[in-house]
Formats: sequence, structure tokens, C-alpha cells
Amino acid sequence: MAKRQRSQRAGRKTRGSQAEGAGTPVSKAVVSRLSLYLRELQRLVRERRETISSVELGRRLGCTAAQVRKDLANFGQFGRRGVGYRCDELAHAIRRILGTDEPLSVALVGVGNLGRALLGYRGFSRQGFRFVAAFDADADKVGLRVEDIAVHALSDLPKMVRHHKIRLGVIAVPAAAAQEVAEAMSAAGIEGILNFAPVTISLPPDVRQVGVDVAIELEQLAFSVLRRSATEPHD
Amino acid sequence: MAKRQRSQRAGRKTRGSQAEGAGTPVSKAVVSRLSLYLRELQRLVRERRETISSVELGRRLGCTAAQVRKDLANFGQFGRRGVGYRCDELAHAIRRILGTDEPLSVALVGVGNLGRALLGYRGFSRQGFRFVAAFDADADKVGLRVEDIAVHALSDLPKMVRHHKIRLGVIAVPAAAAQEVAEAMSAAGIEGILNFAPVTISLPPDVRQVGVDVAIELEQLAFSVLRRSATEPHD
DNA sequence: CCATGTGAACCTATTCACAGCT
DNA sequence: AGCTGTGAATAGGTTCACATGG
Repeated sequence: MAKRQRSQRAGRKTRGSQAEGAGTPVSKAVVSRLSLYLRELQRLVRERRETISSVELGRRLGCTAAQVRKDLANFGQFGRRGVGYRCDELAHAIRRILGTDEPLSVALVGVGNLGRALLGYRGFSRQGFRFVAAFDADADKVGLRVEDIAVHALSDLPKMVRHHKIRLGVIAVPAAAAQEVAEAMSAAGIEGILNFAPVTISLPPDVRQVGVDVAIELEQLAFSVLRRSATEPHD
Repeated sequence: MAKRQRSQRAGRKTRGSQAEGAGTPVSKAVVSRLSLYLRELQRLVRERRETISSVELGRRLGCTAAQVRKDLANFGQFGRRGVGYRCDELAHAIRRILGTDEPLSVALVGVGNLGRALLGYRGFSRQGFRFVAAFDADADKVGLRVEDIAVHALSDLPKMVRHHKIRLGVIAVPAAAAQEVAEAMSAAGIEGILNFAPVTISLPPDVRQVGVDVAIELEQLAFSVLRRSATEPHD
């Protein structure tokens, strides 16, 4: 495996080149923590904090300092020995790694309660995402504007994807409709799907997907709470 | 409930006892997959399907058959050799494991767009959760009923927690308010918090927490989509 | 024969501990 | 001194392959 590590001679080999392109496979857990680091760094930058050490970043996020350093080491060298990481610099580097340093266009399908909440959520644009179009199967909703986004018929999806160069799609429809919508997205050329419907959807492997099921998250929580009381019946 | 943990002696190891109480530590990943199994099993039950094998369950969910069997093995024996698992039986067993076989009371704080969407989401009650009260810092919202749930002032939280035996809390407030709300929940005796605000909250270790940041999920997706096109520039 | 349940092998991820730079 | 970056050690999770039993 490509060991181009020691080519320090390239001089400015870009401190923090997110280098390898796709050299080493990075695990999902690492990427997930990178997003967490970024979130905290953005807060630090807002607070005018200049630098932070791996120890403190770890402490704030509930992971070890070694973990922070190892995660970053997957993508390059971003810190300064004896000093730590410059908050703004590292934040920018992580955005480059994640690919959110330039805006990505997103389509939302399903303008129900959840869909509306997502359209109105400012966190997306803060992280470099743009909802450029919404879609709904309900003819009564088509033509409305929700949070300043126009609602279109699903049949317009392919056209809109092409026209707005939409690469990501968000599914916020009932479970029964999710598979169909996912297939439409895939056919329209969307490359990644964030699925809030409580079903597993199956897609060609070249379409990436992430599922979020809020009921499952609550179940996780219930388990850890209840198991805890089982573990420590009385203290 | 209560009762016979280790009553069955030697011979059969308790078909489907979620036995160990807290014997072996179970990883988060396992619990997360259990929820996924449950979701699929509930669908199968609705479709009147009697049994399913680990192979097919794995195929539907995108994991291996061995994974399915190993995960279940953490908690007991639920299958019948040569046959597979009875869908209804296994679903019920998993609900027992997760602790969602009896309803849990939940409080929601933050009746904004997201909070409203969560109150209206039927998936929660389907999985055994009950929103029994909502809270908001905005005095104009206090006194309203949203999705048939009354909105209270935050100062009523301790009283309501006691009165309704609320064990879980959901935070759907802006980032700036989340830490404060979490502390109020903890002080009121809530044992687990599902946090939708995009910040890491710090709490005494006896309060369990799960964070969901939808922007982070989109970032995960962006990364895997963009990395993919970097990996295969031209096929 | 079919499919589970499970020890053992394998592989991945996290933590340790220290070399090396500032 | 302080803190990063990283090989080595450890712990954890997944897959294999087969014995077990309906």
C-alpha cells in the first residue's frame, strides 16, 4: 500500500493535504468523528479561540486525545507540535476532507411535518448544503413554497436534478413510499440518499445511503437506560 | 414483572431469556442492529410471514447471516434449528431486550419545527414510546396543545417528571439552549436524553445520552459520495 | 437436509507510549 | 517544557466453519 509518507521533500506538500485521494480506506466511525470535531471547531472559531490541543478537543467531545490525533492522521498533518491545532485551519481542512468546502445541492422529497422542519433547519446551510428543490406526491402541495423552496411534482425530479446539478437527496416520506422514491432518485442520477423513512431501502451499490430512524435512536437510549438500572439495582 | 432469572437449571438454557441481566457488556453496534431486526420483523409480521432465516434477514438488512445469529446469541436462543426464527416471537423477544415491551414515558423540550414533527411522528408510539408532555421556554407557546400534547413551562419539568414517571427526554431546542435544558432534565430525574441540538452536551455519567445531528448525517453522506467519485474517476 | 448456535480465526479499531519537532 | 504524529500492543468486532439438533 502506497507509502508515500516520507516524501516530505515536496516541500509544501500541503500541510494537511487530504492527500491520498482514496489510498487508505477510512472507516465510517472516523468520518463521523471528523464531523464532530468540525462542529466543535466551528464553535471555537466563533468564540475567537485560536488553537486547541487534542487533549482538550477530546475532553469536550468525550473521546481520547489519541483518538483525535489518529483520526486526523488518516488525512495528513494538521497540528503544530508544542502548540496544538489552529481552530480555523483545522476546521477548513476537515471541510475539505468531507467535501463540504464547496456547496452541495440537495433535493428533499416529502413535504410533511418532518420535511418542513428539515427545509427550515439552518444547520444544513451552515455546513455547506443547499436545498434547491422540494418534491411531494400530493398535488395540493405542488406549487407551494415552503421556507422559500418551491415544491414540485415528483415527475420533475430528473429535470431538476440535471438543471441544478443535484447530487444528494433526502427522503422524508412515509415508509410505504420510500423505496419507490429512492428508485426515482437513483434513476434521476442522485448519488447519495439520506433516508428518514423507517425502512431499509435497497439500491444499486453505486448510490450511497445513510439511514436515520429517530425511533431507533430512542430505542438505543431506552436500552442503555434500562440496562443501567438492571446493572445497578440499588447503589 | 420481576422474576425468575436463573430458575431453569442446568438443562436448557432458557430459550429466549434475555438472561444475563448485565452479564456480558453489549456493544452499541449490536443494539443498533437489534433495532433494525425488530423493524424488519414488525414489517414481516404485518405481512403475515411466519418465520425467517438468519440468511434472509441478513440479506434484507445488508448484513451477514452470522452477524444476525451472533447478535441474537448475546441474549439467548431464539431460533429453531432447521426452521429459522418465528417472526412474532423474535420481535417480541427483541422488544423485551430493548425494554420497549412496556411503554416508556418521554418528555419533549422545544416545540419548534422539529419538535412539532417529532410530536406528530407515529413511529414513536409504534415502538412503545409515549410523549406525555412538551415544554418550551417561549411563554407564547405554553398552554398550547400540539398534536394533542400540552405545552408546559420548563419550570414544570420536575413536577411532570415525577407525576408521569418520565424517564426519557428529547431535546429539540437551539444549540445555545441545549446544555441548560439537559441539566434541567438531569436535575428533574430524567435518565436518558435524545439530543437533536448540534452540540455535545456534558452530563453526569449516570444520565445516558444519544445525539442525532442531521447535518452530520448529511456530511457522512457527502463524504462517501465524493470519495467515491474520487476513487473511480473514470470507469 | 436445513438452519441455528458457537468456538476459533481473522480483521479492524482504539489505546499506549514514546520519538521527534517547536 | 508542551504537544503532535505514529509504530506497537491491546481490545473489540466480524466472519468462518462446523458441531448440534429439529
